[in-house]
Amino acid sequence: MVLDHAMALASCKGLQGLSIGALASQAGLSKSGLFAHFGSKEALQQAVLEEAVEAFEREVVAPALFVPRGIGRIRACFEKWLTWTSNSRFPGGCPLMGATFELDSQPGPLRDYVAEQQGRWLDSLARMVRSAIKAGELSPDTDPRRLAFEINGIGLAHNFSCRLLEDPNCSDYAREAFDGLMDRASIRQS
Amino acid sequence: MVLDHAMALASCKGLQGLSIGALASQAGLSKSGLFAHFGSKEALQQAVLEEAVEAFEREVVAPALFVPRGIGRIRACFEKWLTWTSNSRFPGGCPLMGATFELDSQPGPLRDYVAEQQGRWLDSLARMVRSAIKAGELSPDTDPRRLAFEINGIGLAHNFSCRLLEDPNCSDYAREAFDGLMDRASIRQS
DNA sequence: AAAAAATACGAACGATCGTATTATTTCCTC
DNA sequence: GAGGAAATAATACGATCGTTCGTATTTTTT
Repeated sequence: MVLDHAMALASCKGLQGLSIGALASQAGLSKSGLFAHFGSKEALQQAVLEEAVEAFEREVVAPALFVPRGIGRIRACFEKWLTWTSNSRFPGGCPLMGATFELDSQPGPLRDYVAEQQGRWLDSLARMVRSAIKAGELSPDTDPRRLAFEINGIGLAHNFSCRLLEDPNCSDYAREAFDGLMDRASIRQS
Repeated sequence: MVLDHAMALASCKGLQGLSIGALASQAGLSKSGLFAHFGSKEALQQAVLEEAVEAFEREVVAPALFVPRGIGRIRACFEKWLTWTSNSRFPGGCPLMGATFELDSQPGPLRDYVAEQQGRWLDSLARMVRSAIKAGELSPDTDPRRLAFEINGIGLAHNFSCRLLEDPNCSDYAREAFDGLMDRASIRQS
């Protein structure tokens, strides 16, 4: 319950703007009472990140694994990601996205953790691509890591246009870009 | 000179982490002496953003306009962007990129300014695409705004993999993705 | 029922935050 | 060189920061 408030606050103000006092009053606790749960601000931030990673895997990655391997699975994951970004229960957007650009130049265990998890995210995408190649839907000379890089880029652009510019077309753009990518990497039936 | 220090600091710690005291000591000024230059923290942040926008236009957008219209111009801009991201004089990466994800959920004049400038950046890309269509190098049924969206995505993915993951392949991935995009939107010579 | 652990509290700490006021210095112009 | 404007410094303010402490209350274990 406390973590939910913390994620919402971090989602808006960033991990740095997530202050103990503000969180405490928002959660209906005293500052010291809340602080005792974590022991340090960094531990609180870490807890927020871990919870966000868990939610992301549960709501974006895991559902896609129920879809049969192939382009369909990748698309399912991508679609989940789009709704995760735009209709997220986090008022300020995905906390991991914010943390990525907030921490990318601030060495420390938090940055290391985010980097590790984002690496795993790209690995998940690459794995889905690889299985789509095995399934014969994508061309065998597709580089899975490169395709994962590109899918990630579309998602980032979607977040960018959705969150900052509030462009109503951004979901359509993202889907068209994704389709173009898949089309290009597909087995040519000529 | 003060602004250079400010941009470097904001680049690392974010606009929120850009504190007057830290900036003053880094610039060799007293806190109050530095403060007098701007009058408020928000004005300082705004000044940093404006300076960053100006530098970006000067170093990324403007040079591309010397290249003849067409795919070459788009590629030139894209290449400048890649080096801007990876070899930037900003120790913590492009301040605008950081500000984009830091401010996207924090209403106020700063957010408005960043949104406006990022909109202009996408417009610049779309304009280059449009002129490449006119030049007969890109297919006339290309949607310039969608292509700009996709190019932006590749740049974001590059920043992501370069800054956070420190992936040495990220520039290659970005270039291959860009080439694929252009290839797909090109006039087919069949 | 007694002991132990967990949880929350209020108060206070030193530090730093952004900001305001008041002095001092620097520098250019007449 | 004197006068004045601009720039920097000194000092201080209230607020908030993360953190610690001692303690009271509740829960769990023994």
